[in-house]
Parts: sequence; C-alpha cells; structure tokens
Amino acid sequence: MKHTTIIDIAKELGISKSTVSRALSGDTHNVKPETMRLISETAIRMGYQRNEMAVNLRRQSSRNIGIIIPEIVTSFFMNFIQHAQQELRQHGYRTIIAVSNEDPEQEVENLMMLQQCRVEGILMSVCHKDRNTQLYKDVTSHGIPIVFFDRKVEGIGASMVRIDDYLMAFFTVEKMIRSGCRKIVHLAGPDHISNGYDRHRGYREALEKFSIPYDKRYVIQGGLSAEEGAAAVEKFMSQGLDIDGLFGFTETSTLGAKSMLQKMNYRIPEDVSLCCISGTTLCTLVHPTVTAVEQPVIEMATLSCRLLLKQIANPNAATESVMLRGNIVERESFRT
Amino acid sequence: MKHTTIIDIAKELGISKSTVSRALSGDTHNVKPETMRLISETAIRMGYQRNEMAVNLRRQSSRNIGIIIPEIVTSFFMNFIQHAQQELRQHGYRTIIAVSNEDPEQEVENLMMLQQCRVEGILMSVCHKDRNTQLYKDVTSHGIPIVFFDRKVEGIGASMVRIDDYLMAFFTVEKMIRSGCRKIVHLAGPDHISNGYDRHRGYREALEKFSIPYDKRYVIQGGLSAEEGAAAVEKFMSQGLDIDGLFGFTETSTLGAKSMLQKMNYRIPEDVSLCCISGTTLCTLVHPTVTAVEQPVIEMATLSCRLLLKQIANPNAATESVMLRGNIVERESFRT
DNA sequence: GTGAAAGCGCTAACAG
DNA sequence: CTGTTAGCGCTTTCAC
Repeated sequence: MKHTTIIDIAKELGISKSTVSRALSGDTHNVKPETMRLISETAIRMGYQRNEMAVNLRRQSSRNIGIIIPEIVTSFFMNFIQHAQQELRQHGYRTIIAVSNEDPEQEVENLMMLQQCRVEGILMSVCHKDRNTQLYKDVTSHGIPIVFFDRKVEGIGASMVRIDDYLMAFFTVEKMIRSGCRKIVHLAGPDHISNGYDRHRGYREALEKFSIPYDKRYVIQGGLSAEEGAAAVEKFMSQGLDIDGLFGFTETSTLGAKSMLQKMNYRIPEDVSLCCISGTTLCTLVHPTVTAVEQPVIEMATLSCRLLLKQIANPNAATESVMLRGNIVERESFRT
Repeated sequence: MKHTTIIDIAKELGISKSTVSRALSGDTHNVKPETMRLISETAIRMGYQRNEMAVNLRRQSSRNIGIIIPEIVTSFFMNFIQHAQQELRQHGYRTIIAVSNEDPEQEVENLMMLQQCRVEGILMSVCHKDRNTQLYKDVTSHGIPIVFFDRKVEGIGASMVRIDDYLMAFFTVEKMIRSGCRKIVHLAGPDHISNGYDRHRGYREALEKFSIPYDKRYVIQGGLSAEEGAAAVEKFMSQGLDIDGLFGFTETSTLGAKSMLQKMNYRIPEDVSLCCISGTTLCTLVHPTVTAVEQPVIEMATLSCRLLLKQIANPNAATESVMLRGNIVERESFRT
C-alpha cells in the first residue's frame, strides 16, 4: 500500500539512492547505460511513482501555477482554463484552479491557499475591481507574479491581458443602430466589475454618435446569470416602454433576457436586435438570433501564460498590459 | 523574496521551532497562552504562510483529491466540479482538476500525474468505457480509491455514481411520441461511451412500446460538439427523409443540430419535438424550444464526494454503485 | 510548557 | 561512474 521510493529501489538493487535518483531523472551523463536500464526496469516493475512533494520541497520550486476565476459555468472561463492548462503543461507546470464565486472573501482565501501551495505564479480574473488590490500587491511583492485577465483591476501596475470592452461595445451598438435599432436596452453589468463600466460607456457614446438621446431608463442592471437577465427584462417590460434592440452584458444573461422576451410573446426582430460580447462561437452557433461579438479567448489564454512565464523566468521583467481587439492585438508596455 | 519559515519566527523570538510549530497548528494544550499570542502575532507580522508541501511530506498525506473529466466546456461537468470542490473543501481537501480531452492517452497521463501528486482519491468521468480498465485497477490496488461518475466503466467493481440513461431516454422518447412525434431522429453518441448505448436502447424500446418500426437510418452519429450535431443533421436532411422530432445525445450537439435545422428553414414544431438529457436548467431556460430532461448534477457531485471520502477514511469499505433517476435516488450496494 | 533530534523522499554538492 | 552527506520545512516523539 505504501508507495515505492528510490530507497526501496536502491535496496532491491544493492546500490545507493543517489544513483537511482540520477538514473530516474534521466542523467545519462553520470550513470552507466547498463545501470540505467536496470534501474528503470526495476522502477517500472515495482510501480515507482516519483513523489512530487518531496521533489518540490527539495528543489524549492513547485511547478504549480494557480488560476483564480470568479465563476466556472461560463464558456469563456472554461475555454480560458482549457487553453491555459494546455499551454502551461507544455512548459512543465501544473495548474491549481480556484473559483471565487464572485465573492472577494473567497478570493482572499483562494490567494492564501495558492500561496501555501507555493505556486510560482497566478493567472487571475478578479471579482471586484479594487476591493483586494492591497492583497494583490502583497502577493506580487512576495515574488509571486500575477497576470490579470479579462477583468481590469484598478490601482495596480501589474500585468494585464484584457479586451477593449469600450471599443467592442461601441462597435456592437453602432452595428445595431446601423441596422435600424433605435430603442436599445442595455443590460448592464454590476458596478464592481470595471468591464461593465467600459461597455456602458461604449453603449452611451455609440448612441451619441448617431444623436440618439441617452435614456437612463433603458440601462438596467442585468446581473450575470440567465435568471438575473430574465428578471431584469421582465421588470423593464412591465414599465410599458418600447424596445427594438438589446445589448447584454454576459452571454448567459443575454440569453436569459431573450428567453423571457420570447415567453412574453414580444416579437424579436431578426438581424442584430440582440447582441452581447461572448466568449466563444457557441453562442452564435446555437442562437442564430443572437449576435455575439467574440472575445478572443484563445489569444487571451496564450498571452496571459506567456506573460506569466516570462515574469517567472525573470522576476525583474517589466509588467506588460496587453489589450486585445477581436482579431487585432495591440500592445502597450510600461515599467512599474 | 524567500518565504518566512517557522525557523525564521523561532529565531526572531529566540525560541525553538517546535514551539512555533505547535502554536501555529493550534495546540493550545501544550503552549502557554502568552507564547501562543506572541507567536501568532509575529507570524502575521512576518507574513508567514505555511509550506503545504513540507507538511504533506512530513504527514505522509496530501489532502489532495484529483478530478478527471473528459471535457471542460459542458455545463454539466462545470457544475459537477463546482459542487464537488465545495463539498471537498469543507472536509479540508484541495482538488486538482485534469481534463483528458476525450483521449484515453491523456487520461493515462493525468492518472500518472495525480499519483505523483499523491492524491488520496480520484473522482473520474472516463472517456472510454473499457480502454483503461487495467490502469484503474492498478491505481485502486495501490490504495487510491476512484469513484466513477456519469460515464460507466466496464469490467471493474469500483464505486460508481450514474444516472439511469436507459430510463431517462425511454421516458424522454415516450414523451415525444405521446405528444405526436413519429419520425424521431436519434443523434447518437459515440460507441465508446456506454451512456450512448443505454440511451439508444431507451430510444429503441420506447419506439417498440408504441409499435413504431425502428429505422436504422434515423439513428445518426451526432458526436459531442455543436459542430458535429449540426453536420450530422445536415447530412441526414440531404437524404430527403421526413422528420418530426429529434432526440439528441449531448446538450451541445442537440443545440447545434437545432441551429442547423433552423438555418435550413426546416420548420421546428413547438412542444417536445427537440429533446436531450442535459446537465442544468440553463438549456431549457435559454431554449424554450428544446426540452431538456435534467440530470441531477448536484446530487451526483455530493454523492460522489461522500462515497470517495468514505473510502478514503476506510480503505476496506465496500464499493457502492449509486444510480440516480432524476429526483429519485435509488441505491444498490455490493461487495467486491 | 519547551527544546533537541529524527526523519518524510528527494536532490545536489563533494569525494572518491 | 557511484557513494556519502547535508538539508528543503515541517511534525512528532522523547526528554527535561
């Protein structure tokens, strides 16, 4: 039941554990080929599995990277994890995934846990734009680099990979207006997520460009989930206001809103009357009536990992802030 | 930059590391209250974070549990992870998530990795019904219990938590027939996933019950993804056959198929003409035209964790096979 | 109540 | 090419 150790193998063969260790870590230069063969055969025969915890303790490096996301049910974060894991794995890193459930307290706990696991770096999408900023600073100053993705953090000079929410929102709403929408409801995100602010600004300025008056009543808190989106739109419709377009915050809440409109027998015009900024093609594929402006999730994952790995390799490297714009990737770099 | 250790604290206070260790692990019985207070204050002041790897090595226990899933983009697996993580966390366990990408080779690699991380148990949804059975046996015989969930494994007497796919498929198709469907296409899952077999059997026997002849041409390989579902249905429609209902395999591929039908301007009758067995309410919420029979994912996660924890606590405990039927939970227990 | 010492499994000098 | 030795950070006897 107890796991086989290099000492077991050494005893079995009547040699020292150093030689076994060398052989098993592929040090061909310092082990006789025959000994090598003998050792690896015995290792397999005895079902040896290297104890990573011992290796890490000795090496003073965990090869662990933490990923903290605010929620797990969105295809965007799922895809991000999928690709990040793939990328990091190629560089010999394991990933520890932690979910904060949109709750700053849980985020703190997760950060502690990751530090205790001695992660060498953290990829993180925050659940609050400035609530835990001080902690983030503490962590990075302890030599654990953090790369923030998707959601902006305020008051910190850390590496960040984001999408230009303002621009995407602006273009999306512009597109809606150009195809005839005039009374566009904006299902806004919560205040504590900065992306919501930027998207709202994009919505507002697009209206301005076409001299459509901005009406506060058309901006409603749409939340993050499908249920919240549905509830928001139901409440809005009860006011008896007219509507010919809807620009949602998350994919899920937009779909929830759509479903509610349908349920209320509210005619949904074709074309781009329903829009959101989505993580994947899945949304447009399964909902031909919803136009999703796609977030470049694969690029975001790849870039985030690259940035993090660079900072792990060179702790004094400059932090970089990357802004993705659909297929267009623009970078700006600055020193802290 | 280097992390603070208990030795650093001991030196700072001019006491021994044993006392520090005792204090920090809350041994009130053997440390003077004043020393206790002093130590915890210093620990906080110096930013001490316990090194989990050292603790685990010393304690010979990792408090890690591995979760292996075949894919990550489905809401079902996401929800499972979410709830499992929550449950395990309450019992002081961390989770390491690994994705096999529906590939048995990657599954082997993941299993190796988890063993090297000395996980104390594994929750797993396999990607092939019998391809890696021998390895599963090796792992469990090494004292690492595995609880298989959702997808059945053949030729092994391990713990399993599953849904009754046959029964759910039968009921679903029966419901479709009762509401008028006669020419029901079954978007079948791949052969190497046993759930597909059971659902197909449910489809077939439901037809039989109503004396509707079974037509092989109406059973098409629908794959797992939206793209595969769309392609399958497109190919089917090109044969010029009539159709008035569709029973899909996964939520995603069913939605893909629906989208394709819509694209081809094929009239989709209301009611239960489109059905699938889904992981969450999300599907029915955002797609009023798709009826989803809901899988009890929360129960599945909770039960899987309970079973696993029981086996970790008592390695000689009997393996248990639990079958969930919607809200009805039935159990059968057997000894290996 | 506290300290000294052993050791978890492994790697990495340093000898030979 | 191989063995000896020290120690990563921590817990846990065993003395005092």
